[in-house]
Amino acid sequence: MKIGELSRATGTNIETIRYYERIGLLPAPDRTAANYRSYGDAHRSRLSFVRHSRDLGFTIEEIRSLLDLSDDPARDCGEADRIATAHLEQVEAKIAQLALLRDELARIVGRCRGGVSADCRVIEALGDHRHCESAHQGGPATLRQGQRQPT
Amino acid sequence: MKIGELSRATGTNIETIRYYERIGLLPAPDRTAANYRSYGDAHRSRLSFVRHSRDLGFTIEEIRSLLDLSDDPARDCGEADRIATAHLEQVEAKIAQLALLRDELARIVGRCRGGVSADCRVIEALGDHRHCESAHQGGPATLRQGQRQPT
DNA sequence: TATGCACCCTGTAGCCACTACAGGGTCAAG
DNA sequence: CTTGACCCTGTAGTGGCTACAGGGTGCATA
Repeated sequence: MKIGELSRATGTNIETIRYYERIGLLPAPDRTAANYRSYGDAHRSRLSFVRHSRDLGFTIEEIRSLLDLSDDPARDCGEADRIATAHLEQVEAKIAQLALLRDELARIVGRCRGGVSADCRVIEALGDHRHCESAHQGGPATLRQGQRQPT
Repeated sequence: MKIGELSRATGTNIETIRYYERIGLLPAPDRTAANYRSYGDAHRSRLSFVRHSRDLGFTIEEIRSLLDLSDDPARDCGEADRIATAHLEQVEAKIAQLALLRDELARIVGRCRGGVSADCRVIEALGDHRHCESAHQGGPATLRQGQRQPT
């Protein structure tokens, strides 16, 4: 199949597929006479693996390790479990951190009584960390980034 | 005060302070005879505002709007509340999304019984989305990024 | 045969919010 | 007079894509 079909089959942007090839996450496929990439089922399932892992929040480097493991069926499987477990712990830590943030934000919003900004409690609270009750630090600076849209 | 002192006073990397100046988030300060930046209290509190807002996950553009509001004490304060409320909703959405992820990951990890990777349930689950019970999509691809370290 | 259109190619630059580093200047203490 | 802490500018790198310029290919229709 050509790249457009693979893109539709896996819900992956064409540019992303070429990007994965460039960084060595997907093997370079054969080419047609017209120099078009030509993929088979092995490519499709490898890409599905990558996309699914990305959706679960694994980094490219983690996925590289996981792919190495699955490429060598004789290797010990404990490593895959360790990667996944470490990642789960990161996700849990992130949730806890965001929960602190949410509580702090909830305390801040809704304090506005519609005056002018000189009297604004929201702006005041942002300017003065001492108003805070928890150590919400290292926030989700990238909240809006890196999110794949549903396809 | 010089940039190093401002950095210590606000827990902000020196390079980050210069970056904020470059993008127009902080006003350019006066210079000493040796061309060193020289900050006053107004700079310090503006930078604290920025850092606190960043810690709460506001984007640079949101912070720009919030600073505009606080620079003009006569303006209506509702806008600040709207920005903060919208942000709170984003944080809540992110928490919900991460909770789905966590559940899915928890289902995947721990299935490993220590065999070889050919039989690995973890790798199998990553390769096949049909094993999943929820639509964990648009995951936290940037989980490890953009996080300020405590200082 | 010409033309349009969908699809493909490479290569490069941009996104966010920093962070790192090269290569230099300034200044006080020992 | 050297050491070391601090400061300066400018540029490039991070992750994981995404967008676009400028071109080629292949098939159906007028």
